[in-house]
Amino acid sequence: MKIATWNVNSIRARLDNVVTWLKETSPDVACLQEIKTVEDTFPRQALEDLGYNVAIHGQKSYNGVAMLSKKPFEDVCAILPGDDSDEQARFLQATISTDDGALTIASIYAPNGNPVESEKYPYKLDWMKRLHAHAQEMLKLEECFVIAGDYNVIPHDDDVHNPESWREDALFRPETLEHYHRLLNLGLTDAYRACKQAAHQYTFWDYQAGAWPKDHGIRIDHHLLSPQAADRLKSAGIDRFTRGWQKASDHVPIWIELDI
DNA sequence: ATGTCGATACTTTATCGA
Repeated sequence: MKIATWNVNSIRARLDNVVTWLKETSPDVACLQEIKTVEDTFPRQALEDLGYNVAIHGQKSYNGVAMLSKKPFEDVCAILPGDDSDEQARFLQATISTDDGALTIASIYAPNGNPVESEKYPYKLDWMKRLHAHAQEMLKLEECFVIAGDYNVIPHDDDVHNPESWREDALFRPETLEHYHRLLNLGLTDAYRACKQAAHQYTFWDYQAGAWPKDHGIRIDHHLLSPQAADRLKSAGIDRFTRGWQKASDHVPIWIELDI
């Protein structure tokens, strides 16, 4: 089973690219982030026409996540526990039944957190704490569980062109990495790193300052796997080619294959 | 040194977020 995740930076602006990519790469599940629209204006039909079931946690203008699956969703939850007052659409979790049992997948859009001296940074860290608590609960089930999406975290110096220029950024500062390490320390596996050891493999290049032609990117989109999912991990890859397309998202898809 | 893109609104340019 191939599970991809892609921050599309507006599903309505990106629909042609998303449809082309789905036809070319045919993931079984696609987690989408920054759809930037509500369910009423999400282009559901175009994706259903490609054979996908569609689950949406939308928001006007900002944020918003969705999931596409060739298999039907058994259960869908759009709430990350821990803050009833949080109105930002950044989480969607669904369960799919497979021949090998239940598989639960979350599509996440973690907060960016910049600027760090604003209220956005504590919100980012609190959101990561909530994700940690949720992952801890899910791990008790001892099932296949994948948290895929835009973590807005650069895990390591090898995941950025110039680490020093990012050191104080909300995506890379030590306090952010501490929170990310707490997730890994639960026993979750960074699927891409488990498969590929090459440095400087990126999933995001800023639109500004010639970041793409200079390959000044960062790796911030990840799949974290429960031990049961990690046992089934076969391969991983990054669909870099979509960044060169017309009307490209600033992120590209990243995918894994599980032997399920 | 500079460089972008998408959504929104009392819109056709400014503002916000990334």
